[in-house]
Amino acid sequence: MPMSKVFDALSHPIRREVLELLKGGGMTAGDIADYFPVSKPTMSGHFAKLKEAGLIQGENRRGSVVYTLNMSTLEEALHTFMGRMGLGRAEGEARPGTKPQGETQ
Amino acid sequence: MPMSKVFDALSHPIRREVLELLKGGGMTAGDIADYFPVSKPTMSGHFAKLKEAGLIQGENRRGSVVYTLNMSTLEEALHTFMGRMGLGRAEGEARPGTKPQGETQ
DNA sequence: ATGCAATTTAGGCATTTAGCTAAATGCCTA
DNA sequence: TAGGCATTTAGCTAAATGCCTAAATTGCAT
Repeated sequence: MPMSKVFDALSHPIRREVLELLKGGGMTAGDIADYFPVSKPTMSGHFAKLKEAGLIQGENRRGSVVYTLNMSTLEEALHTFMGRMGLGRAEGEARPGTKPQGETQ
Repeated sequence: MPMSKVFDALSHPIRREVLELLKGGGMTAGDIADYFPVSKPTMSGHFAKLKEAGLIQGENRRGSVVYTLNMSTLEEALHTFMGRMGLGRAEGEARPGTKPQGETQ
């Protein structure tokens, strides 16, 4: 439900890339951090924001933390917002108020 | 292409509501501002961020500024990101790298 | 040229962000 | 229990955000 936090989390390219990386399955904080040219503490801050938005979760695993993607939070935020904007993912959905809107200038 | 700026613009509820309001057609800055419980200068700052992200544009019209939605920027950013995340809007679209995600341990 | 209405800019304040280094904590293994 | 690796917390700086009031701008009409 924290749509603002989700979009805020998505507003940084490193955090978006982390999500893409996690599509392939869980990864440790260290392995993720090695992909990016910033310090590990900085990455830890990015993980915290992603976690706060509900987009990832961390699990302690033998001295490491394995982060995994929470795709449902992402889907829900995106679909809710797109629904409000009339950007449904179906094809012929003529919605009220969706005038083709002639370009200004 | 400024995907970070688009998501950043979407991270504030007032800015998202402005976009929804503009679905119905262009509106003047003043008319939009009247919908929200913040000062007009604050709203002007929100308009500036939306404009910077390419989500709206303003046109001078008889002493007022009429803002209109730029839906294509929104669609492009959202669809590009969803594509990268494997959140295609069709149902059977097996894209490369879009493993159904069974392998999370 | 004056004035009015609409909008933006300027300046200020409190909070947050993104980055860093250095230090602390956790958790295995020997 | 001591060492060592992995991760986070602490503490800092510089810059950005979100909000405000007051002032400047712009455009149209007297």
